[in-house]
Amino acid sequence: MKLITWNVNSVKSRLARTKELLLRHRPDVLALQELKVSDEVFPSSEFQELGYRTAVHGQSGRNGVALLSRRSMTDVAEGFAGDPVPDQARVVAATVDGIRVVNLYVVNGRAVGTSDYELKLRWLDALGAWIRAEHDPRDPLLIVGDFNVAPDDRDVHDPVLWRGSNLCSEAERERIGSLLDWGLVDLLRLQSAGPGPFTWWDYRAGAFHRGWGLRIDLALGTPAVAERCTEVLVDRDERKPTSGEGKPSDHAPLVVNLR
DNA sequence: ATGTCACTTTACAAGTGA
Repeated sequence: MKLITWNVNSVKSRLARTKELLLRHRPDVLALQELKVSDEVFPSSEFQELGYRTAVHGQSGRNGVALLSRRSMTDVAEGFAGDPVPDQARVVAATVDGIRVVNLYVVNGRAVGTSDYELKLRWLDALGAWIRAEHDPRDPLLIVGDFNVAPDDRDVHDPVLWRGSNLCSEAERERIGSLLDWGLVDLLRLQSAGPGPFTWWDYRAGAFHRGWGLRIDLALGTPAVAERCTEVLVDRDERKPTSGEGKPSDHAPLVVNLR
């Protein structure tokens, strides 16, 4: 099974590039974040024409997540029990080929010390509690998406500059660490010791061109999934302004191959 | 830190969030 996770930063602005991505990689599953559209406006028929079923948890203007799949999806679920902000569309899950796929868009947090950051920590705590309560590390589980956390210094172009900042702070990293302690494996790190690769570059200050990136888009799998993992890579070309129709997202897609 | 982008409101710009 081939799965791609990508924060598109508006599915409307990225529709042509998303279709190109599907035709280029032909993934079995595409997990999208930051749709910025309601369910009614989500372009399901455009993806159905390419052979994909859709499970959409949309929201007008902000957030929004979707799963596209060439194979049937069962037990589709939106949100999670205990979400401190259940009105925000940040989680959609489905079972594909016996694997429970959970697609996340984690609260950004804006800056350490703000109320947004405190919400981010509460949200990650609630997510972790839900995962531990409703899932079993012995089952095939794959949690993907925009985690808005760089798990350690290998995931940051300049760890000294970023030390303690939002996306890199210890409190956020502890929350990711507790998911790994529970039994999830960071699939990219099976393939690449780092530093890098990165998945996100700020739009400002020519960050992509200068290599100022972070790895905040992750694929975490239980051992049953990790042992099937043959390849994980970042489609860095997708982040280039020149490599598709219209402008790029600020995130690059993360591609995961399972045996 | 910031050479940006996409959204919304009531709109022909400014504020917000990332």
